Amino acid sequence: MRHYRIPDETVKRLPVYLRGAVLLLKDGKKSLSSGELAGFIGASPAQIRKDFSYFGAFGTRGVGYDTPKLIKQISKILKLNKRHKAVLVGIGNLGTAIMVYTGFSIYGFSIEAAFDNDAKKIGKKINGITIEDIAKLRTIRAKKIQIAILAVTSGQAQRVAESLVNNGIKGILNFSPCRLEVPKNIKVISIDIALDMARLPYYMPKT
Amino acid sequence: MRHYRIPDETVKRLPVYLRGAVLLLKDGKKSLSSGELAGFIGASPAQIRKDFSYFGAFGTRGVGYDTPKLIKQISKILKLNKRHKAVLVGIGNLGTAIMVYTGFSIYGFSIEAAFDNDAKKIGKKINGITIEDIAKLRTIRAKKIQIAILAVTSGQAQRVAESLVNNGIKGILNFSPCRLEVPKNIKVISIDIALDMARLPYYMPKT
DNA sequence: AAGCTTTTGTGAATGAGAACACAAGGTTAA
DNA sequence: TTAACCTTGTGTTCTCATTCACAAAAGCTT
Ligand SMILES: NC(=O)c1ccc[n+]([C@@H]2O[C@H](COP(=O)([O-])OP(=O)(O)OC[C@H]3O[C@@H](n4cnc5c(N)ncnc54)[C@H](O)[C@@H]3O)[C@@H](O)[C@H]2O)c1
Ligand SMILES: NC(=O)c1ccc[n+]([C@@H]2O[C@H](COP(=O)([O-])OP(=O)(O)OC[C@H]3O[C@@H](n4cnc5c(N)ncnc54)[C@H](O)[C@@H]3O)[C@@H](O)[C@H]2O)c1
Repeated sequence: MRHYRIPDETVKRLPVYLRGAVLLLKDGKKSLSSGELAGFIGASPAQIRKDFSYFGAFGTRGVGYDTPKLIKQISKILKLNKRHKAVLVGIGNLGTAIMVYTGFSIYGFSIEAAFDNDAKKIGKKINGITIEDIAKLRTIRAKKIQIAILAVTSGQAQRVAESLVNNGIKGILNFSPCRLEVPKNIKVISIDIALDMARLPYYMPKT
Repeated sequence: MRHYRIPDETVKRLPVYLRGAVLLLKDGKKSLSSGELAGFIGASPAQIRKDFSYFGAFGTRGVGYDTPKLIKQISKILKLNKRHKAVLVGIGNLGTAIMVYTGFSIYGFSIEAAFDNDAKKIGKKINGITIEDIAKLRTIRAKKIQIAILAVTSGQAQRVAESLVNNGIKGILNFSPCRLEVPKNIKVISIDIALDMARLPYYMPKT
């Protein structure tokens, strides 16, 4: 617990550990060793312990980790210990799928607002949320929403991202296959599905 | 051109370079320097040249790269120089979005078959493809499909993955938040949207 | 309470990837 | 042809991440 820089790679793994711990707790495991967790998620025990060590020592030697306590610790590190409101922009094919997806809630995310610019979509209600006109985006500030999921057409992504930032958004999950230019205190995480898929043939055997 | 192991990180970047080159060619750039490409996609020129160097020398000193030739070269390395047929399994919310998504085609992928196990969905036609009963999955072998996109419920992902492998699939793009156990000659690339999103709060400023 | 067992936490060693820096090779112009 | 000028390709260096390996700490047993 006297390290300075925390590797990005470590931060990427923490959510994996968190989900593993949550699932194992649900399975009745009140206590957990680095070896058990490693086996469950497919990692090495040393890696797990090293990653944790950047943030302090929260296990018990000879025993392992208290599962609920571990979950709390990782959640706290990732700032997932309180719920996060998110806004979804672009309620097209992908946006609609995301809107009804329940998998975000285990990390404490909830979609609290949805926007589009298509008149045919505005006013429609999906999963309890009414789709609003993008022109009214500024209302997200009053709702204290700081996270956005961006699923608009690629060509619109940059300008919408800028609007989002201007309205108080601090983090963006971007699905468009393009680079977003944002102030450097804003975090963008991009998921580019086709890009990932493009690697598949490289690894596939000849025949 | 006498390197042995090619870093995975390099393979991850190649599709980015490829798309960059394609877009710049469309923009009229018949020739390209590593610096120009780097600026366009947000990378370093040295990184780009080093990555290319693993596969040989296909630029011209003092000039740069011939864009169409570069595109051909990268495509060939990634085995994207011929079209790849893909099967989509699980035509739920996400599966439907993927089915109508056009972004795969620039890399040469086309979805040629779709399967579900929900009687209400079987027989429906989306984007020219009829959704078939998962029980008929074996037909993909005759169609020589080797790539699968897996968008079924998490609990079903493992068993469906096994079926896919048993029917000749060599590469799987998996959207379920779970680890798939497959023979090691089968390549799985997983996209876990909630997991990526879970990192966002960590990087967001306090206030 | 002493010894045995287990598993953590972490320095040290190893390994891998990114950045640097420049010679090699090619173009252009005169 | 020669000189000035670019940009590639790559050996070297440096930085960062993973793995190793073990002392330290806790529980359990007798
Ligand atoms: N569908 C997929 O499976 C998939 C996969 C990977 C990436 N993507 C990417 O995700 C994005 C969305 O894909 P999609 O398939 O849902 O496209 P889509 O065309 O179905 O949806 C885009 C939505 O954004 C809305 N929109 C456009 N401009 C807007 C603006 N300025 N303000 C507010 N709303 C706006 C449109 O009205 C539409 O509802 C695209 O960038 C696409 O490349 C999609
Ligand atoms: N919707 C999203 O935005 C989203 C985001 C991230 C991850 N995911 C993941 O993607 C997967 C699909 O998500 P979804 O939202 O589309 O779920 P969904 O329930 O809408 O769709 C699942 C589909 O799979 C089909 N299916 C189930 N078992 C099957 C089987 N054995 N054989 C064939 N088909 C089968 C179902 O009939 C259904 O049509 C899930 O694992 C989910 O966790 C979804």
